[in-house]
Amino acid sequence: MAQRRKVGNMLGLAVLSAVAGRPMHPYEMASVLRARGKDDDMKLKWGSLYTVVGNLEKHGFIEAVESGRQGGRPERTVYRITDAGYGEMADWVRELIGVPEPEFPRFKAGLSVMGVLSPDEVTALLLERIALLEKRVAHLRATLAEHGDVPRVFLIETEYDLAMHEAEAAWVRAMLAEFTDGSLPGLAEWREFHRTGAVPPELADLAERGATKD
Amino acid sequence: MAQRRKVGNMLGLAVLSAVAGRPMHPYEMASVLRARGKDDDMKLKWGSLYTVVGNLEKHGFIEAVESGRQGGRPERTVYRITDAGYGEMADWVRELIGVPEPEFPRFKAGLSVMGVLSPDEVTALLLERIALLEKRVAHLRATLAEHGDVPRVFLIETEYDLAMHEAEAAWVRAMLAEFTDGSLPGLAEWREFHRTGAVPPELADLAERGATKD
DNA sequence: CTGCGTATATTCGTAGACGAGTATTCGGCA
DNA sequence: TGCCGAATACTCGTCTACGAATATACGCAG
Repeated sequence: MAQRRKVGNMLGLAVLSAVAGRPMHPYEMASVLRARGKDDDMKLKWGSLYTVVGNLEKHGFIEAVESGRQGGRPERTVYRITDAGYGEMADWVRELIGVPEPEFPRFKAGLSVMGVLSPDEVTALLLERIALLEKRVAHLRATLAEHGDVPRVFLIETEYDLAMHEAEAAWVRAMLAEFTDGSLPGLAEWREFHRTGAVPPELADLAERGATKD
Repeated sequence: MAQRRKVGNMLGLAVLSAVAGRPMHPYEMASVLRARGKDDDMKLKWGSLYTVVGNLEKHGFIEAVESGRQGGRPERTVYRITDAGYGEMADWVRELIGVPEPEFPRFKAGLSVMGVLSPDEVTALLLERIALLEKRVAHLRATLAEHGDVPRVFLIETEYDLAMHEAEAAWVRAMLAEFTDGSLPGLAEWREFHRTGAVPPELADLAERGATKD
């Protein structure tokens, strides 16, 4: 099958970045990553931790250095990153930063099927969305302000997140305006379709053969 | 376990939106969805088609209307959407449009661990990214221009995609400028860290306890 | 000193995603 | 008319992600 990455789960990257600092045992990785707020940056499911750590070890990206008990706690295995692991991590990051991949945000999916709702309902939903987006934007701003002493480069992913949320909010506001004043081409046909359930004749072929995007 | 949606795969929404128009058999759904370019809007894996259709049926969102053979082709089952299915679809779309959920774009993940690379390398990667983003932007523009006769509201997800790509490109360009002229706070520390492998003292506690984001 | 909530640390079962494979038919061309 | 490649239509087995369960230790309130 030859998949792209031997360990594809993003949690793998997070784990590598954690053990790159110093050797750790799995539970400690989770604590460190949680403390750093890495789960705001990537989709991390702690239920996958031991599976992923096992896979990383199987592929030689990390290796056990020590496996003993301290205090009365259950046995723990401490892992260290290998050269191969460091290479994999660097290459992975290079790819993530250098090569934009098609992404599928839920909102895009929603927009693409919004036709099943009425224009009025969609208008209301967009208003709701804007309110929630503004809350998120405020929260991100607060986070950045709170860390005024941390050099910006270390919070770059939060700045990015903020910029993207602002851009989305701006776009939604602009779109909403076109909805509200009725200036958006196609609104009438859409409303017609929703009232009667029939596809307006001038769009029939489109609907049938589909608006091929390419 | 009581998951959020009985059928969680986005392909399920796509299938519902296809059969909402008229009854179809699975393979036809795939053709229609492909023709409409829905796989640009959502992450659709055709390998999951029959599983998903089966699940939708199991939960009463679609039902078989006819199951026979035409011509000499293998037997096909034609499905129709049910009222419950229509309700589920509408509710699903409402959620996707009205409620922004945290998203985890790969770029954000990459930025959050860019520290493992050198500032110079990241600079080069950002340049590469911009070039590729511009290509995507051009392509999206071309797609929209090509469909000049289609009312804009029917291509809204493409407009959104375009706006988001442009916003990202703008952000990356701005960030790159700060990298290049060295004005971004923290660059020196980062470069220092990368040259010596040691965490600069003023950041030691940060690195250790982590920059808690909340 | 005893009980209990919280943090530590890990295992396991299973639902479901999806790649790869299979079988049949059709159209066209030699 | 007979062959081949493309399109049609679907099945199956693997693999993994991850939720939920488990178990022990620690701190502190009563």
